[in-house]
Amino acid sequence: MSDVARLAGVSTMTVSNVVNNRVKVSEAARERVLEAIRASGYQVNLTARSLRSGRTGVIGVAVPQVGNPYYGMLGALLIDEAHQRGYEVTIGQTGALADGEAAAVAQSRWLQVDGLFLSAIELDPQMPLLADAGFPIVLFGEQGAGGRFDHITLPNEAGAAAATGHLIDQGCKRIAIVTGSGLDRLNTVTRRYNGYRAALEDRGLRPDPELRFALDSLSWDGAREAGRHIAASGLGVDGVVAFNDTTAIGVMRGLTDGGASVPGDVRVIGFDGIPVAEQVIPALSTVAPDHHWIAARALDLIVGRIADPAAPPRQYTAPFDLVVRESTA
Amino acid sequence: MSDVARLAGVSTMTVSNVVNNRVKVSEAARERVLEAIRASGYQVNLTARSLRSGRTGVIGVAVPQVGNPYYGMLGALLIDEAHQRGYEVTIGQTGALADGEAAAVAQSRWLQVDGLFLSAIELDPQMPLLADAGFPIVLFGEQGAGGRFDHITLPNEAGAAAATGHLIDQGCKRIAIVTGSGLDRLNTVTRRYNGYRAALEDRGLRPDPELRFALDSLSWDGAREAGRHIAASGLGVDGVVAFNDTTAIGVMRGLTDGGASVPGDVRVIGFDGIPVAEQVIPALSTVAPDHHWIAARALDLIVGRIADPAAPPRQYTAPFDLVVRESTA
DNA sequence: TTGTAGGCGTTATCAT
DNA sequence: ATGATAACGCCTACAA
Repeated sequence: MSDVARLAGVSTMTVSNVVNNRVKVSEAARERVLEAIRASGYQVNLTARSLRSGRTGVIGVAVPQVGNPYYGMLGALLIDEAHQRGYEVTIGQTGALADGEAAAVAQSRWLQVDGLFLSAIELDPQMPLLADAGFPIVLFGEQGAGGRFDHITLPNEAGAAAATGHLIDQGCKRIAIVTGSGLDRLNTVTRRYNGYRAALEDRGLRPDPELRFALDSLSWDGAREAGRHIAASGLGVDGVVAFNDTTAIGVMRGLTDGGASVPGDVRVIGFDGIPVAEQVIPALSTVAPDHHWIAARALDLIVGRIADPAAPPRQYTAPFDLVVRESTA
Repeated sequence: MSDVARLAGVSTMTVSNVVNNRVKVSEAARERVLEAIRASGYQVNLTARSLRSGRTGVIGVAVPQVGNPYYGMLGALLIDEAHQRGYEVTIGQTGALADGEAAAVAQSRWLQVDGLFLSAIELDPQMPLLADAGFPIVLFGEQGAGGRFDHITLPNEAGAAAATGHLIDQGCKRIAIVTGSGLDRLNTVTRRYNGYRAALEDRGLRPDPELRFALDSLSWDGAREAGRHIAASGLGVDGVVAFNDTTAIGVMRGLTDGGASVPGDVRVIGFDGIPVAEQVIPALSTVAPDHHWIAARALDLIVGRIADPAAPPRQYTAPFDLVVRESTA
């Protein structure tokens, strides 16, 4: 910058003012500065600007896995919303482990963000780390930290209940659930299971423990194996509520491997509304939370809190649609 | 930091030395500093550290769309490889437009990275912007900038030829290609088309212009529409080489919509090897480049060039596997 | 082993 | 309208 100033025969302040379109700069000076910038190939050093301003203009997005279609979709939406508000985004992976999530907050890189969207699956929200982060955090997921943070959650009970009710409406009597582990804790798995159970009981059906399949990990292979098992089990399953769309796609694949047809023998419904769900054969019915809404709300919360750190924390539950397609026809 | 120093009764340099495990610090001093850090909740300001050191420890990854399964998968792998080398990653979207890619380089945020992985689809590599970036760039895609940059490309001709050859081996005679637009330029679309055409000609088949479907955008809907059209066209198509896996999944969906069975009536093969390709019904055959190889190589190139900016640029083509599944059985 | 001085590049403030 | 000064927080170089 001082090179530019020297070249243009002005002070660095004038260069700064030109670069930032700040106060009045005479046309003559502006011209010379712009020419000097062109000639020297000067580019602002944002690191220095950040040091000076105390703000980086970057919002962090920490999700379990970038490669997961769901988080990929969400990440894309968050990037768009952030850009609209003049922020850049840096995306990190937590691996869905409490350690990873703690690390996501502690991690060097996050120390430079102006705010963080943290998809917290296992993180203990009591941990002091979160409160001491020094920047606003919006939690996404079940871990609401007792109302001490801005928080967006999915409509897990209501969504799973709607999915289960839809299967019952379609005539299913023996409805299995393929979900993750950890039903002992208050997490997404538990909430969706509770919705499933509530819908069954509402309609006079009894949840059968034999029809609950808890996968150690929500991998494609685990879901596929569960589908195969359901097809071969002789349990008389005629409907499956899957934890999410990828699980549902794996289950459909496994059912097909095992010779069961979808939806002829078994109807299947997912959760999330990832784009590929509409393309698979049969097209997957699903509970689709409004992800545009989520991304917009998340950025509103972050930007709002940057502006007013003392405002009371707010909690939201996303709206959703029940999307009926071939897999539950 | 000076707060900590005051609290511990030492100078800021001693604090710095403790934080960085630098030179010798007496046990007594170290203890007091650590205690002061704990008491004050001090955290290093990485912005200041970066300003001082001139390095940020961040590598940028610019891809067309984060929500695309292919780039999601690649992004996840790049993050892992970067972490192994002590770097953080920031991901940005270019939107696959030349403007977006130019912006990706120019964009404020990238000015703070130590290196950039740029998936360049349309970017004119001649533009001075790239050369003046001030940090190492690894190009990924067709735009190799005439050997002036480190560059990784996919095995487009060879992969598409292998896919086409496989369909011929399976007995297909009328093989369509569903691809993107822009066959006039040297890009991924053209290279894969060239591989398709070469394989046909090698085996004594004549490429039929009627069997070339060039989608304006490689969206799900466009591919699905192409599939429907192929099913209804009466062109006698018995095989489809799709530009990539998402296109292939859309085509299979459209063929099914149109009453054609896969692989019974039409065999379909994709390109990329995204995870969901294995789960769809029928499971999708595909050309799968080795993405671990790509991610590892990309980081090697970036880290290598950071260490030695003057080294001659290197070009690589990724290896691939032909993965045969149900869709071409 | 510890401390002092200075500067990385920017911009707010005050002065001219 | 423009410029001089100082400070953001850290770390290299040098001194004690």
